[in-house]
Amino acid sequence: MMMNDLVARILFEIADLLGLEGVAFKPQAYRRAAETIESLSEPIEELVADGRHANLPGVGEAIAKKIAEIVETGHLKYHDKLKANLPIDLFALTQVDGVGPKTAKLLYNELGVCNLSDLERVALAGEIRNVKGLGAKTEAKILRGLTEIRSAEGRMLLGRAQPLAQDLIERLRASGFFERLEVAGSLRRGRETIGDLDLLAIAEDAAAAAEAFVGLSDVEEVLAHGEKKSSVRVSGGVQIDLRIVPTDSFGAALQYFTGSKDHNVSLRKWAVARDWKLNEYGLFDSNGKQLAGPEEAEVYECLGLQFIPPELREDRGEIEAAEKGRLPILVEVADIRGDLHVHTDWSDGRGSLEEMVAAARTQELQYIAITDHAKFAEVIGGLTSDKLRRQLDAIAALNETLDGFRVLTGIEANIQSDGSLDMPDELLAKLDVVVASVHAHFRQSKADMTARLIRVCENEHVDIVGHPTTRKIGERTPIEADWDAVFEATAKHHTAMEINANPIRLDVNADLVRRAIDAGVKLAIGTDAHVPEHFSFMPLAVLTARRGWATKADLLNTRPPSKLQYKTT
DNA sequence: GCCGTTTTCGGCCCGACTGTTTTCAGTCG
Repeated sequence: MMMNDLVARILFEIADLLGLEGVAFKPQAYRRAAETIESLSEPIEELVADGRHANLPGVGEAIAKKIAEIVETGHLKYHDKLKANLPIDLFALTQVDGVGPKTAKLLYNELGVCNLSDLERVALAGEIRNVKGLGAKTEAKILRGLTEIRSAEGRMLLGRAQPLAQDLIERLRASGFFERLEVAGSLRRGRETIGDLDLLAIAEDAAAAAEAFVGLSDVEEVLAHGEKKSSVRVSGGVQIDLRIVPTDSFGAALQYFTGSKDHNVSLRKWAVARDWKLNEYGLFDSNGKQLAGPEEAEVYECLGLQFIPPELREDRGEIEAAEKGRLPILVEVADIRGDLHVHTDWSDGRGSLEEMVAAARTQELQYIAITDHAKFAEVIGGLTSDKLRRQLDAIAALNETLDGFRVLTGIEANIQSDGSLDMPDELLAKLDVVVASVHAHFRQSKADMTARLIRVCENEHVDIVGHPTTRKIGERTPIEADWDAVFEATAKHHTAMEINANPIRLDVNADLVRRAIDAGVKLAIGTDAHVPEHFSFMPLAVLTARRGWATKADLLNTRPPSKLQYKTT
């Protein structure tokens, strides 16, 4: 970050913090100084170097000294002191439309929101509407604001794009002008982040259909408006492209606009090698006769290939595999029987055991593993040994009352910096499922981190390594480890690698899923649900698994509870 | 905390809008 931005950011935050404390007038002073710094065209360091910064409008003696301190040390003691009472990323949070200092403080006090990812989490989970003084409309506005910020960063999370597209499609279908309407693009391929939304349609009255599209209530800007292609920006800054194609070309167009670009290039070369031509209107022979076009599956069939699921279309060997008939039969959401990573209000979750079970059952699951945080996270209510024992009794009692559903016992233990866990072995031995996760000491050396993870895999009690890379998309980079070495240990000791379904995590990602499978490692999906609504994340992890070429057999979750035992010692 | 002078202290923007609540609080411009 440029120093100017850092100085401005700190001054803005001071203004907000003082405002929250009810201090009069000072906030405006800090804000004015911040705005001055923000709009400078010269590096603030140069101004500080010869003292000119003290002459800037809005900068007096006190603020000039503070600016110098920031430039020299990178931070400001006065700012740190003010922040002690409200340790949140106030600057980032107040960038969200509809969130000011008061709302940020309220969300921190009521829901523990510290940063943008927390905000997105509670907004997606529907928790904001329940805060006194806020409501459903505020929650929706915050979600729009977050989308805007994410889109300003270029891409939005898959977990945001999906419902957005779904809603859009439902509204367009309701217009009655669309005979067919499908999502294409990276969303159809299940990429973890999405740029623009691509929609593909058949409409007899294309003009009317396009009219309905650009006339959608949330359209803020019409970028293009024609009978074949229209493009809009909806509230939140997300760009939506709609292409209306002839019936005879729909399949070819769906193929073409689903991509990826690399996959399409390879596929077109494949066609050219047969003296054919493939484009968005169809597959044509050398005489220009259409061989395929109305249905996407026919395009692949005519090319002599197995149908390649959209999730595999990244030019990563799928065309060669399809030629040989060796594409994997990818796991499907319907194959999933259980969730192996669930929290409750026994630790930092917000659903009771009973509520989480009820929600899981509505998602057609047959079992869930309750894996509340272990004691390291005592500040967020992590389980002590005693509390865990009480929970085991509660789960046993609950299971007595359940028919056709099983609650497995478990824990999400913390992997300490040396690879040991924060729960005694004698207790771990009693549990059905032990998830072990890194929650601190993210920045160890690659060698230390690798050793740390290998030691966990070797632990006879550990069934699953939770969110193995700890990355948070757009927010926290993954830890560094020699994953081939880790997977070797994982495979040897039958420790599963988690695919964490939280949209900001999707961890391990598709690339690592594939490498893990190649190394003979099993995977375990965990929604990491902290509220009942989080079970809806499950399909995101299934998509990630599919993008990693996973079959039903590669996932522990597809097994019945009686056959979950995978660990060997 | 800054600024402009009534030259060393008093003044510093506030109304529209939204959402939630029911008379107001918070955000935005």
